[in-house]
Amino acid sequence: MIELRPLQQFLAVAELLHFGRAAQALHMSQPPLTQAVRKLEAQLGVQLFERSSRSVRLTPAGTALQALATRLLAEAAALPQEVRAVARGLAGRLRLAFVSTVGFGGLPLWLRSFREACPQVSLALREATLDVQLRDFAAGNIDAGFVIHTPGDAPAGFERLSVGIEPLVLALPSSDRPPTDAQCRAAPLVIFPREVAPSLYDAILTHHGGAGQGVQIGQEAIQMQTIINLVSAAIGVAWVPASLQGLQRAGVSYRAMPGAPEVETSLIWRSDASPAVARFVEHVSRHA
Amino acid sequence: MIELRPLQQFLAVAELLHFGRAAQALHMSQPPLTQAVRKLEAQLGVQLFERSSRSVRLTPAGTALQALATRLLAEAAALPQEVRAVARGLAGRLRLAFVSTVGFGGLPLWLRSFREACPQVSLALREATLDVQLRDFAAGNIDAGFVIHTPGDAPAGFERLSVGIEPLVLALPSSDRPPTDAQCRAAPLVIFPREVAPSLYDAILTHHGGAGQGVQIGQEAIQMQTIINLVSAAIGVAWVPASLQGLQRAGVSYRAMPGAPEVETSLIWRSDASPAVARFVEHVSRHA
DNA sequence: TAAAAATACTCCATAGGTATTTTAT
DNA sequence: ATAAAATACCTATGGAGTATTTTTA
Repeated sequence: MIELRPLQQFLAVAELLHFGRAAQALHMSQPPLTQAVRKLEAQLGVQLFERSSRSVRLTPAGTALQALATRLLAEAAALPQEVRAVARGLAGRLRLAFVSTVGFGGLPLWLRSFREACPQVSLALREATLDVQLRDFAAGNIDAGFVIHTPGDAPAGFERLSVGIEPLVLALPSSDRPPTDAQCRAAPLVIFPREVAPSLYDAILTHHGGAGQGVQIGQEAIQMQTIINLVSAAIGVAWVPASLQGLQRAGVSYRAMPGAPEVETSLIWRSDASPAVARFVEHVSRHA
Repeated sequence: MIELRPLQQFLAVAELLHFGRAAQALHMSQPPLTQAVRKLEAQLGVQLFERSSRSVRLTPAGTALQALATRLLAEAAALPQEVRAVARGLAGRLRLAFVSTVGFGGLPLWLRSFREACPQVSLALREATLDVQLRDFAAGNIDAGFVIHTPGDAPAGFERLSVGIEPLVLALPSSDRPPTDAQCRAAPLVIFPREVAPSLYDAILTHHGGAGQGVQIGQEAIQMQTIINLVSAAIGVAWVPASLQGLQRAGVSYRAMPGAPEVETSLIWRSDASPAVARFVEHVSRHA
């Protein structure tokens, strides 16, 4: 294996074309430099310089090595910085999942400012429901995820940063005569499948149906946009986070309901996550 | 400066995640390997492994270094082969000039077979007259050149490989009544400027005009193609190498003239040329 | 408690230094 | 004649070995 030091020494001679001055530049004496270059030539089985006591010139092979070694040494010199950047979370990879609701909240802004702060971190985004995220964490496919859950019932086994608690509001089809609260509660419900987030699902049904009353499910859907579309088609009503009111849709109006359940949005990650994750968490905690 | 050996040792541990087995793979004992990795970590200022007596795992920085070091070592390992290839003339750069006539001779075939034989040699071609080539050699812009000259009068100060001697033939405008040889000799001459190749120019004029007779210059031109075009326009006659007869052109016929001067085509190069040049010379000498 | 990493020390290969000789202009 | 590379020989740093201890699953 050719080492880097001999290449560095060779480059000094190749540049100055003078063993004595090259040795000076390398802060060493001339004889060991001569030896090192000769040893390098022996290792390569190739003459690198045409020497006489009056002139030193590069052979074609020497010219080729000069180009190759310069590149190699530049890469080697950059390596520690890159590794340190990864260790400090300023470079690397961050695979981030998020539930669709946060896409309507602060996520776009946080991502934008994070990319500015850490441009060397490559971000891989993936919209996924809570259940899918949990599987992705288990499979090691994602590094962090924004999830939504009932307050105080965050997924277990994760580090967590809460980014806000908000009430659910009722999304209902627009109509000439606004229905009463009771009518709203009696309407069919548009909701995500229970397995996506059981505790949140149960909390909504409990509240919507009152104390154990039968609740009619109008349609199940996963994407927030789809749920709102179904409401606009008067298939039923839906409980959505208050921040969703930013999503205006013809034929849909929102109504805050007294005593409505609250939901919490959290960023979760494994405790053994990479420094890039820690950077991102810290970034979100400052901007949320 | 990070050296390559510690990186290699690190990679072994990173792959096997076991200091003892990695040491075995490296044909060394475990303690110095542990030391080397710790020293590397100290140099980088970064922890590369999470160690316990039961498990060794890569940190994110370690994962990053694994990728970087793998690439760096692969390049370092390839370096000797590349340098040796350049030294043997199997790789490198070859800047080749040629006078336009050889473009109609063997050059295309030689180039094609040379590219097959030495695909790693990057060929830079340049059509140039003898005088331009001599300046390019002096300026270090070309490595070898095909030139045409009177036999025994090759450019001085070069290594040389003759690739053939041939007579000049007369290119003349086609006509119903073929002119006599004497008429041909009396016709205006289409020829290159004298400074392009003085000795060849003088030889042509001496022969064409006979013993010091006045010779009329119809037009000067440099490119062979242009000279033939001028002949076809009946501006005059031209002496061209016999091999040029391969270039058929409406309105132009060729006539071998007894006692016509001969020209020699040679490949010339500096005696300190690169191995790639030597390869090329050797290739041409076998195929010419 | 047992497997594996860390520590303590010893040794030697080799990078580097000094003094000198050889060589080519 | 002289500048510069090569040679000869010496020194010492640090990479690698052996023996042992510490750690944790």
